Amino acid sequence: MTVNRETAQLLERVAAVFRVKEGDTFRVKAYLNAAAVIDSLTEPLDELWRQQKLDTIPGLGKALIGYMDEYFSKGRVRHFDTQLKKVPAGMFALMEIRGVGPMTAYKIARKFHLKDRDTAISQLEKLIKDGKLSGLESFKEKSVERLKKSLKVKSSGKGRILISDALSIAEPFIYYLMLSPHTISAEPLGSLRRRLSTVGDIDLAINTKNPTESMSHALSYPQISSIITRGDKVSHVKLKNGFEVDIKISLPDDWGSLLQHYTGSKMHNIRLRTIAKEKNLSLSECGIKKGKKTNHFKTEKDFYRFLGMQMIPPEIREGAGEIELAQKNKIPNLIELSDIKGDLHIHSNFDFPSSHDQGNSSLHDILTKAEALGYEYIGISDHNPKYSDLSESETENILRARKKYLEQDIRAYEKSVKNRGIKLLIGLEVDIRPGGDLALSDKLMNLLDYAIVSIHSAFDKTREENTERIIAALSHPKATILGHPTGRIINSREPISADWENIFEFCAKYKKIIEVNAYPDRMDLPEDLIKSAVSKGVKLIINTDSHGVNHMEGVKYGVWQARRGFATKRDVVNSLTWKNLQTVLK
DNA sequence: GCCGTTTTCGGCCCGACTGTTTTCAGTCG
Repeated sequence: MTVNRETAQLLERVAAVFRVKEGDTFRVKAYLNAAAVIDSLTEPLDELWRQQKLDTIPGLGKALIGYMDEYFSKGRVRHFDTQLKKVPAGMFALMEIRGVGPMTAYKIARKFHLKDRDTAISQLEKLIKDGKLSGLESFKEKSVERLKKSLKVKSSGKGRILISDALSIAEPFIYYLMLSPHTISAEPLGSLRRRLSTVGDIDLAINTKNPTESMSHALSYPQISSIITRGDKVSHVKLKNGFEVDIKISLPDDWGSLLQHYTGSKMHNIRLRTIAKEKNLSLSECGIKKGKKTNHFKTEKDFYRFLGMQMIPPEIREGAGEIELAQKNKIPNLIELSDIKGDLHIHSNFDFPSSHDQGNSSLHDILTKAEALGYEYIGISDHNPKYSDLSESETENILRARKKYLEQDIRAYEKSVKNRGIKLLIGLEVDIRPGGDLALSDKLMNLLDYAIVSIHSAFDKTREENTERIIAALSHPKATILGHPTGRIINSREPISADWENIFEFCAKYKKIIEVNAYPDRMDLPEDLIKSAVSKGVKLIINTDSHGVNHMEGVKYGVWQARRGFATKRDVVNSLTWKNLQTVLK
C-alpha cells in the first residue's frame, strides 16, 4: 500500500470512530475530506511533509498538519491511537464491505466482540452461516441477504484498473446501449470521463425519452452477472468479468445536469455547490434550484454558463483552482488529439543486441500506421545496444547498420505507396546509468538525430542522487528528451524520488523536453508534475513508447494526461510542424 | 476538523437507493 493510501485509511478509521462515538458530523467530514484529498495526490505525502509543503494541501489545517508531523516523525499519532482504541478493531475490516458503513460495522463488531482486523470477515461469515446475525436490532432477513451478497462481491472484487482496460469494458457496453431505439446518446461518467489514469467503478449515462425502457434494456446487457441495486434513475450491476458498472438515466432536458453531476469529481462538485450556495442556488443532477424554481440544462455548457463561468473540460474538474479560472474566463485551450503531428518514441523490430526489449513492428508497418494517424513525422528510438557486452566500435557498427537499414526501408516505403512524405528521425532511447553517465559514448551520441534519455535501473536512489543523475544526463547536447521521467509503473512500481522543481528549472533554462509517456501503465508524468512543468515554461512531448503499431493509437492516453496537467498546444513540441520541430531539436 | 473578495465565527453539497424506523438513518457517489 502506498504511503498516501495508508495515511488516508488511517484518517478514514479515525473519522469512523468519531462517527460512531460522538455527534460531530462536521469533524467527520473534515477527516474524510482530508483523506480524499490525500488519496488524490500523486506525490507521496511523506515527500511533501519533508519539503514542508503540507500547508499547500487544501483540507489540511493546523490540527491535521500537526498530526501528520507526529505521524511521519514518530510513526504514530497518540491522539489517533486513543481514538482507535475506543472501538473493536474488527469494525474496520467490516467497513470494507460494500453497504457496510461505520454504524453497521460498529454495531456488529461490538455485539460479537470482533476485535481482530484480520479475522473479522471470516468470523462474520461464520455468524451469518450460524444464523446469529438476524438477532441484531434493525437488522433483519433482507439486511442479512444484502450483506451476504456484498461479501460474495468482495471476495471477487477488483481494485482500480488502467483507463485502457476500463475503456475496453465500457465501450462494448455503450455500443450495446446505442442499439436500443430509445437511446439518444450514452456516455461514460466519473473518473473514466475525466480520463484519470486509473478507474475504480465504471459509470455510464443514458440520455433517453423513455427511462423505463432504457433501464430495462441496459439491465439486459448479456455481460451482466448480477444486478446489485435497481432503481428508476440509477442501477448498479456487476459484470461477468468481475467489474462493477453504475448506470444512470436522464431525460434530454436534464442531460447536461446529469453529466455534470456524475462526472464529478466530488471535490469539484462540492466546491461548485459551495460557491453556488452563496448565490442562493442549489445544484444537483436534477438541475439548478433558485428558490422554488428549478432550471433544467440540456448541455453542460449551459449549466456552467448559468453559474457565470466557462465550460470546464472534464479532465480538469478536480476542485484544484479550475472553477476560479472559469469564473475569470481563463481556462486554457487544452491540447487536443488532432494537434499531434508525430511520435518520437517508437521501438522498431531492427534486430540487434539491445539493452532492453525490442519492438515487434517493421518500419514499413510503423509508417503505414503513422500515415493513418495523420502524422507528419516519426522518430525511431530503439533502446541503446547493450552497454557492458559491446566495445565502442561494435556499438558503432550496430548504429550505422541500423541507420542504413531504416533509411533503406523508408525509401522503399516511399516508392511503394507514394506517401505524403512522412519524415523520419533516427534516434535512440539511451539509459541513464546509476551515476548519471549515459550508456552511449559522446562520440556515438553524435551519430543520432536525437536522444531520449531514460532511467531503467537503480530506481531506489535518493532524491538528491536522482536529481543529480537526471541533470547530468540531460547536460549532453544530444540528450533533448527525458523519457518516462518518474519511472512509475501504475499498480506495480512507485515513482522515483527527485527534486522535480529543480529539474524543470534546468529544462526550462537549457530547452530540454520532458516526455509525457502515453503507455497506459506509465502515464508518466503524473498530472500534478505536468502542471508544475507547464507553469515553469518547460516544453513537453507526448510519446507512445510503442513496441508495436497497435500501441501507436494509445497517443490519446497521453493527450488526456497532458490535458489533466493543463497543457496547451503551445506546451507540446510534437504539435509543431516538421520545420519547427527541427529547430527545437537542434 | 476546515475555511474566508460579505467572515477568525458560524457555517459546512445533494440526491438516489435500501431497509425497516410509518418519516427516517445509513450508505454511496
